[in-house]
Amino acid sequence: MSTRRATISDVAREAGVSVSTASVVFSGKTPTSEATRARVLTAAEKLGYTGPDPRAASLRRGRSGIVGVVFDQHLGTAFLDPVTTHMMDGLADGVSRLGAALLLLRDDGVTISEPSLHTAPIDAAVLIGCSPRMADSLEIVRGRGIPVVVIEGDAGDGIPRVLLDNVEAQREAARHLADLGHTDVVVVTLPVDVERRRGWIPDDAAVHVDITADRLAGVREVFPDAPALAAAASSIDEGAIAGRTIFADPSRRPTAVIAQSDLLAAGVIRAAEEAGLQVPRDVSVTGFDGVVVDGLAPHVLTTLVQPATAKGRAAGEAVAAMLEGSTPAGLDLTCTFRVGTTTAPPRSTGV
Amino acid sequence: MSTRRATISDVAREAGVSVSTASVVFSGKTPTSEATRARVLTAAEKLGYTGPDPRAASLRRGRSGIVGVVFDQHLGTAFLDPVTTHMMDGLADGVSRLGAALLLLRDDGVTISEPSLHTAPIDAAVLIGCSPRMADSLEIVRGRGIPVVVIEGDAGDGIPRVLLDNVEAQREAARHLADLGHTDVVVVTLPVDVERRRGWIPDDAAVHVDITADRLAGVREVFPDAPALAAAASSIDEGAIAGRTIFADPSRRPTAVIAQSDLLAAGVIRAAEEAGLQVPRDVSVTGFDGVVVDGLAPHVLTTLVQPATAKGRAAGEAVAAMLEGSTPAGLDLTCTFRVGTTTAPPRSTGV
DNA sequence: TTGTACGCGTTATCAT
DNA sequence: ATGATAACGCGTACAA
Repeated sequence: MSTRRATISDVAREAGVSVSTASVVFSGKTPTSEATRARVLTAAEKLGYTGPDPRAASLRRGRSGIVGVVFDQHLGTAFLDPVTTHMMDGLADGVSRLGAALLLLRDDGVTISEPSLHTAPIDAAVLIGCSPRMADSLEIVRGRGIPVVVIEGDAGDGIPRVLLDNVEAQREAARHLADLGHTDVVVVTLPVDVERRRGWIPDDAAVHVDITADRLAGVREVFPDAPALAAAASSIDEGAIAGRTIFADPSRRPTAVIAQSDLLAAGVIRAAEEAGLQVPRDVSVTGFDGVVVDGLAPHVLTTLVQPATAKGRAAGEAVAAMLEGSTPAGLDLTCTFRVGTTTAPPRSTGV
Repeated sequence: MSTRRATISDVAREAGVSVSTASVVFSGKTPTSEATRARVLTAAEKLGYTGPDPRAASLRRGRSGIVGVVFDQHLGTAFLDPVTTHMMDGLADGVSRLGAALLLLRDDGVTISEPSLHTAPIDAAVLIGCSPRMADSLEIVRGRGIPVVVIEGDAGDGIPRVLLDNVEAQREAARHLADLGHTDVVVVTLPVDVERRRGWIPDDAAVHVDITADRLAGVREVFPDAPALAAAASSIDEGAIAGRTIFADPSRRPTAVIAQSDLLAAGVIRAAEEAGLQVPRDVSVTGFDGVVVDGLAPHVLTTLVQPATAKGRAAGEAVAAMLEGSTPAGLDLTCTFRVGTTTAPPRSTGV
């Protein structure tokens, strides 16, 4: 009637073998005779022993088999973006060689609870995002001596990063619009800082989010004076809010809008249609990501298709490599420009 | 130049105190004098000690602070459904009282890798979904003696469950259509088994997925003979595929389609419009979930709004309660029927 | 307030 | 093929 759970030594005693033999039977690391193997298994079943305690095994091995995925925002919010979900998909794939599971962690800087980034039993970490906050997360993880890979963010010396060619890609889209004859272009950007404030970005304002800054820089190489309007998140609703601002004054409407994400672009298109504008006849719109946006039909967005799943997988593989002792270089992934049905020459070209 | 990481006893020695004192300084479980506290912290910093090893602490405490979330499908797929992401959101919230982190686990029955459901260092588990596969997952977790909560699935004796009133809710939608005058109704269902096969469901076929079966039962209480077409997943694309099948033959078109999810409903609407039908004039469509579906505008779906976030939170709180020793009862959540713009009386009523 | 001593459940090493 | 033994790094009665 003892309520204590059976341990491997209980099983060993019951089976009449040594603890090490019992251990070996469960791990399979060393060949055992069929007879003892059966005895151990029988004893285990009798005692209700379901295998080694992962905590003890983890202590002994120095590995937990867990890879932490660190977000800098609310998890629910993060998963609402298809790019993130696809990336998680790839990540799960990439670490599968290790057979590691993914631990969802959020580092918002105020976490008092455990396990936080400070105490989670992780073998490695993947940092996602690009906010200033991430520098702190990086510090914490590095301090613990845990291998880390950064996705789309700035990192120090020798930390593998998975990056996108944001500047070049976005420049290509801008170039496409310029080639079509557009000169009056507005950019709708992703959040510019942790506060995620909406609004026009002053020319002299520093943009603290790498992705946002890079994509904006790409546009400015072609349209140096393009105004930029920051959204509070990457979502259709935010895009619509930005779009309404942009299309509010009929006399000052741009002929094209460059959105920094497909979700934002979809919202901009919605706002344009609300304002009685036709896309692409009255206004061209480009996106970024190349995800499937529900409800965009019949439009096919002109956008930069980013390899979201590959991004996650690359990070996962880099983590796996680090855990196996090698030091993977970072990886630069490239986006593919896709011309859809949402861009056309400006209507007033001949005026 | 020793490469070994410092342990708490190194720190204690350096600080000239005992290990237990050092331990106490880090855990804060017992008051310590300010002086020793400072000495220990200084020593730790000097040695590059960043806090107790979570693996050892976890072994000692018998807790890892990790709650496993078990899916029965590819993680990427799961996260593509807004209901799931919202639920994860609530779950993260619900377990936050424990300060627990969420470990993503997938049990597809063929996992050879570690940590699997068998070996993950989890304090508790949340089982999501309702496939037959889940019974096995349940068995594994229970075998390990780990507290478990099931969301929308069948479970045995004494296992807390978070359920929805699927039958009643879906019946309400069906009743709504009946009241409008519909008699010719088709149901588009969620997957009926692990194989996720598409196609018409024979009357005598057993439906192995609880949600699917329950929602279908709700419809059949009002429309006993309504044909049911199974989709392979809950997505707009799958809904469109089903819709095309349904609307293919103009002479046999139903006047209403009951979809078992909003995503499916959106796809059905798309298919209807492709077929030249107007919603709701030519065909009424209802959904289930009450999530925001991108691209559905200007339609507002007539649907059952389910408390997805609350569902996750309830599960999280149940887990927290179990870990604290109490035995929470299951929770039955109810959906709210919302009349939108996608249902109307059948056009041919007067014929 | 601080220290001593033991145990948490495994697994790796080495010897047999 | 099997067994004895020593870590793994920490938390916590209990004593002082």
